[in-house]
Amino acid sequence: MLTERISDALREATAALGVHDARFRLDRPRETGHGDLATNVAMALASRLRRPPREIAQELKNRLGGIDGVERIEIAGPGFLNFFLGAAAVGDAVHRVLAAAGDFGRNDDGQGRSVMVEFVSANPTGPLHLGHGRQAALGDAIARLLAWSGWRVHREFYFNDAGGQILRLARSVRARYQQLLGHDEPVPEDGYQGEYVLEIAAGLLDRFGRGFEHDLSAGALEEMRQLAVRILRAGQEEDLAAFNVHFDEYYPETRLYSEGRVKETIRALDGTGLTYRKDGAAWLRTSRFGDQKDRVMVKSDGSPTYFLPDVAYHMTKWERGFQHVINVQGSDHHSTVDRVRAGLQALDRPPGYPEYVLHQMVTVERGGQEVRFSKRAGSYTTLAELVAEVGADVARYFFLMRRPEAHLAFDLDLALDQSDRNPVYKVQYAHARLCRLFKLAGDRGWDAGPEALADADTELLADPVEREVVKQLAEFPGFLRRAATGRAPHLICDYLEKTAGLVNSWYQSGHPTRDPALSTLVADPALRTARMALAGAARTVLKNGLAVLGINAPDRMVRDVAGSP
RNA sequence: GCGCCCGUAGCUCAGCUGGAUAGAGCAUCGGCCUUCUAAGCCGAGGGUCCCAGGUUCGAGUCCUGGCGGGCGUGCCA
Repeated sequence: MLTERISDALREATAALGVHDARFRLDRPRETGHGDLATNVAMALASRLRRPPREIAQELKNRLGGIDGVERIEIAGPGFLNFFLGAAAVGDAVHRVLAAAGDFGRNDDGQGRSVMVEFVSANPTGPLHLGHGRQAALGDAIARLLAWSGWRVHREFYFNDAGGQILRLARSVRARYQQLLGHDEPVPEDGYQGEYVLEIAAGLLDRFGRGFEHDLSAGALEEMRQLAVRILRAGQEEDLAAFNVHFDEYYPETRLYSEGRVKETIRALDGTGLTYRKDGAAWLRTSRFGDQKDRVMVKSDGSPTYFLPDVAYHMTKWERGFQHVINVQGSDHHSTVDRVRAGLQALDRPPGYPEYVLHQMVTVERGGQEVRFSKRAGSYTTLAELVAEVGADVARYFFLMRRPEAHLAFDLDLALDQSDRNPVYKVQYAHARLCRLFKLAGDRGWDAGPEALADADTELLADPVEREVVKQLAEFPGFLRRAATGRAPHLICDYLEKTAGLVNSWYQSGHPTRDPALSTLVADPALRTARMALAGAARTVLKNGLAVLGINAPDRMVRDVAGSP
């Protein structure tokens, strides 16, 4: 590839100046007047060589000589070397995209290694809320990015199916159940008030009839717990399926106990000599590993804190062969990061294990005001309600378009807008529009199949707008790699929006009222085929980019005409 | 108090290992449907990159100290 040839030539030239480990950038400048590629290498070397950057640039330029595909090199500004490429070299990128097709953008950074992405991990105490939605979109997109980068990805969902919260849920169900039988038993103060608790109680009545009337036994409560967990898990599963998110494995906390892993972990931690007793509780010296203070493992009442199963759980991840683990969590859990890592370090796992992606919370705004439109959950907006309102594609894109660590204000007005203001539709429509070109070409009997496009003379793509589109397409693999290594799907959103904008601009430039000579489907077969090749490459990139985000790329857009005359 | 995150255009936000005149969308204003093409395009205005120092050829980006906001700081999860 041309960028690599230029990089190599630059390395060779800097070596001749005595610098063998030069670090520099070679990328597309913002201004087209600054060429197709630019490097800062002369400035980067200036202090080491104790010479003015422009002088170094001149010498490098002299040493570079001819590079196939480079038309000319200019020295500009403080000492940039700007490369201007020939049309053939630019056009080559179109063929690279077409040849790779559905795989364009992939890399092999992962080299087939395994990585686990744990996300959502909602407890079965109610329907999924918007924070879970952001996490579902984020975790799934990160998983997809890693899969595109050569990793073997395992998606895992952990849930706490025992513990205090579940007990409160079971008691709430019991109260609702007794209420359905006409008894006056109030939902506990610390119980769950949402409407869905009533639905579970109704399910209980359905299944067991009056079997638990006045039954306050532990056995009855356990029955209720199990049923509640099953129903709520199934409900969450429905919500996730509607959101197009699927997991490879579900790990219940109770399994850590039933398989003796919690006890095993206590034993292992005791064996390190880093535990001690104080105030009737068992503590671990997590402060030895950077935690702010030591943590309780086993409470004075003999029960473990959540810290212990957390450590046990992460040990299973390691033992199951995952030396690379990414946990996606809300930033309200950030205090667990240091302590879990400390617990794992005590057991000789490496310091940064596991990796965390923490995201800020989500609010929904309509007309600039925060809204909560939940009917079922009472206190919060559910993911299912949002997806029903705006659709899975829009919801996903909106959850992904901000950096995880930034607060997300979900603009419902914009999400519901089916016009050009909505970035999701803008990208999808650009894709659909290109598909339309292929259909029209087919209708006219023009060959725009893969073989015809492979023979296209892309050197004919000489218009500045066309060149811009081509160069933008060529940047997709770089964006994908950056998004994957940075766990930053929002970069793909930015990229897609920019790409769709350029594609639309190109497409529109041939509008009959502007310059029909720039139309894609011109009479000249060679030019037409070259432009169809560009259309095909752009369609591929938009489709692949949306796929990485888990968003559909429709061949045609169906306009929802509700409200139109 | 301490820890983590955030502070960039009227609004929502991008900005790669520090690079050229800080970008996008929305909003505002002006223009373009005789069509392969308007869920679109062309153009205009809009900035104390929170503040103050520092590092250097060069800082929105790195360092120090403030200010403002969010989250956490539990033998809750």
